[in-house]
Amino acid sequence: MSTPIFFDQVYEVIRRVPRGRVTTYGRVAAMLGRPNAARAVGYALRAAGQRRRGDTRTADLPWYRVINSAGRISLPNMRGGADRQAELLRAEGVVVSDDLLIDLSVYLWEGLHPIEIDDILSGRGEP
DNA sequence: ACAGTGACAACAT
DNA sequence: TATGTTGCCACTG
Repeated sequence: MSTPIFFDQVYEVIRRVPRGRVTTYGRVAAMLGRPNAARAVGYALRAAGQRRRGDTRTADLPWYRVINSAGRISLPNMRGGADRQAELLRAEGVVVSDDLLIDLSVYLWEGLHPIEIDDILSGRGEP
């Protein structure tokens, strides 16, 4: 089954977000060289949620470490989704306020160095 | 080929 | 501060 390149790149980056840290849709897009593709990143994560388990590309994907640029969890329309994400983050030490806000000045993961990104884009990243 | 969709983001009221 | 609008992008029938 062919999988969209961009989606896989998104998953590879998200896999590298450290425990107890978060990043944003926009930053992930920027890391991949597409500063205006934040929306597509969200699209990729939604697709990941639809994947059947067993797909090595999305299995154990720390999707919950991705939040929006305002530092808030955004999971519209998903039943109990936002609360679930908050729980998963708290479980690894991230402080999430009652209104689902996270302090980016404390938990934001700055991202990868350009060299590492190159490796990922060229399929040379660690499996 | 092309219009529709959405887990965004920046800006305008 | 809180909504609403507009630009963007990759993927899907």
